[in-house]
Amino acid sequence: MPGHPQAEDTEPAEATPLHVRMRGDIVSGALPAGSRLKTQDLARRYDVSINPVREALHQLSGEGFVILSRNRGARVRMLDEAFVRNIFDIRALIEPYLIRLFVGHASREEIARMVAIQEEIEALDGPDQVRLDVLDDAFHQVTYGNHFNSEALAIRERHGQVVHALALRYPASPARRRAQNEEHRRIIAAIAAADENAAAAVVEEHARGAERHLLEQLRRDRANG
Amino acid sequence: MPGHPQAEDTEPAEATPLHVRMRGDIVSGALPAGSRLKTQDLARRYDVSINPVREALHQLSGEGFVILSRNRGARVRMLDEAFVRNIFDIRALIEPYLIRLFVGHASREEIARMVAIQEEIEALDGPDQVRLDVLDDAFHQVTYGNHFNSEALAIRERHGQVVHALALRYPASPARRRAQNEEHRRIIAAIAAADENAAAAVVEEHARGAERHLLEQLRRDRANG
DNA sequence: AGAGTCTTGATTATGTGTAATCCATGTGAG
DNA sequence: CTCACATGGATTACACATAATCAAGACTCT
Repeated sequence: MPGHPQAEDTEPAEATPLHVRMRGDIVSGALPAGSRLKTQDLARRYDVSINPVREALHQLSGEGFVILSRNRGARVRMLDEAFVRNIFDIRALIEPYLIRLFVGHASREEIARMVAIQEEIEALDGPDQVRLDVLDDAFHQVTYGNHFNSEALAIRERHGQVVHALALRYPASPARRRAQNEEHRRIIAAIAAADENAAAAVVEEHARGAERHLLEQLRRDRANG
Repeated sequence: MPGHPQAEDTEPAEATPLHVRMRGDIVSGALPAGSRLKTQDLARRYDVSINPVREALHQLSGEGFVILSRNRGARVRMLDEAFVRNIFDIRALIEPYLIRLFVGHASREEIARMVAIQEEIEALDGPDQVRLDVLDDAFHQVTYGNHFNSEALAIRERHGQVVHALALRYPASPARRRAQNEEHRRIIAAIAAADENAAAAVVEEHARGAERHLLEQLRRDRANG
């Protein structure tokens, strides 16, 4: 008799842990920043019991996405300008650090892969922000993915999710796209030239550029309402 | 009739959340690194039910002190040399960043406070590692405590707990103590001179020195068993 | 009357206990 | 060595008890 169940691809949602789904809803704005998170509402929303909800809330509290106050429940972490500035300040420290290891260790194949990804990015002219994010992730994954410092990678990953969600809400302008492409090209050039300092400088500039863009959009959004 | 209960100071332990107690036991080594964390054992140990234990485990998982694997339970995060190197690499990035804001904003009173704390540190000649840690914390609290970047502060705080626990297990040697004092003096001097770059450099060196010391002790410990 | 304080009730978080199910691992038969 | 099975423990669900918080109304004193 067939022991392996195959009717599961109809419900692959069960595979992703609850706190991951909730985190997605937080960064996507489905659970608005600052809003109250009541266990029973969430239990209904995700069709689970309140026990898993409580555990997910504690997990997200540890990760910093949720603020727990004793006997007063949970609220979604505020994603305001100050928060964006904070995480980009940290990105601007960590990304140059991460790339320094890659420079000098980069193989021909890896550099070729970066070039290929970058060409695909530049070939995209439509407003497919999701595809752009995937490619951008792949690009940086080549440079950071093999770094030994899993702590730093975890921090960058956490912050990256927030940045991703904001990028979805505020797509890059054509001007920003051009700047991004130029920065990517300069990153590749610095790596090919095995110039650590140049690579670190460009990567920092890359992060600062993204920060500037997002802050402008946030401010405009706040001004309009 | 007296409606206000007054027998509460006998049990103030309830005030500290479970995950804080567990975190303390993890960093102090009472719950050894890498060891299995069974919910029922922990429930007995802390005299609570399984639910709070699970919530604490999820919180600590989010903070990175505990590794959860689905249906396989929880283990204490390994505190090996690689981990120490990782977190000190991050400290060496964050601490210079944090202090740069303080330089130039430091008031006379704050500098005087740093000097006073440092004098107290140098007056300590006994092996009172706990007192030393408290004073060292106070010293750096003056410089970092008011920084706007609460994210960076949270990261430093988390890592600081691990460092603290290791420092308890491996007290600073007299040579290291002397180096620490000299570094503190140089930090004060750089701040008094409003020299951002110098302060950042010394702080980074300070972190690297602590890292070197701990790594040596860890290696010696591992060699002996 | 008006300002401040107290009581009360609804809501929700927090903790305990129990049961059912699922999964990973170890064991033993073949 | 391989596979079925047994078992320990995690995971989820549910029911209930306690306790903290908040808001609205009642009450008191000036």
